[in-house]
Amino acid sequence: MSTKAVNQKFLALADPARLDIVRRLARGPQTAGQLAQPYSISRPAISRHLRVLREAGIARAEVRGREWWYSINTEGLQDAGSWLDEVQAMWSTALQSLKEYVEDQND
Amino acid sequence: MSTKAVNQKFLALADPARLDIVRRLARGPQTAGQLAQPYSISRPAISRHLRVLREAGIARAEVRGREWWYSINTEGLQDAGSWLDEVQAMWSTALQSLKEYVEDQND
DNA sequence: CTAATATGTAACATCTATGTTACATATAGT
DNA sequence: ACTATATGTAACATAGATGTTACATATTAG
Repeated sequence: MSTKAVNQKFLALADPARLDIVRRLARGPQTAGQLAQPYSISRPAISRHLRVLREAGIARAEVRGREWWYSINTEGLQDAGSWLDEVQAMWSTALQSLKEYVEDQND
Repeated sequence: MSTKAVNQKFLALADPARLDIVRRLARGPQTAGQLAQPYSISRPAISRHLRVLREAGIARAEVRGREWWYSINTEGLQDAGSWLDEVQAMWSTALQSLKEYVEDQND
């Protein structure tokens, strides 16, 4: 996962409307229309939010007739999760090294 | 974790400079000056990036003399990770329900 | 074939984020 | 005390994100 790609994913999650959409998609696939319904902002605005999620690889769309069925792209979400895990693993290692260093100083 | 707080964390990670800073902080604590060094953008710009990370609860700063030592706030990072995990768990459950439904239809 | 429906895209306005320079503050060195 | 260093903050310019309305496209209904 390139830094740029990870960044794009976090950017996609950095908006309250999109965060909410992802949460709702987690309960199951929905059409663009269903997804747009609960919000006060215009449908085209939601349409673009959906595009951002698609382009970030966090959501997928399957066109069936005139409806676009959206669902979550688990792998895309996992990429963001992996990045976080990696950083935390690095941090644990750094902490461990620091701890050993301090202990050596005290001997 | 409120949606707003989670959003703030993803927003903090939605910038290439900040993403890079977090990655570097994972290797161990550093001062603001050290963190600013590698970048072509001005030091005040980095200073504000650091502030964004602090306010999102992703980094912490400890003032020692005239230096500000930055380090990662693991809990803050974990909040973002937990949100992702939760969404993925919801999605798994939804998939499972769908699968059972389809199987019932085929009996 | 025509009308209605579902949805994306384009063009434009506006709010927000990010970068810059200038300045304030506080600590360390001489 | 006086100067240099480390760093944050304020004010402002500009780039980028987000919202709106108008329009294009494609599919279903009658």
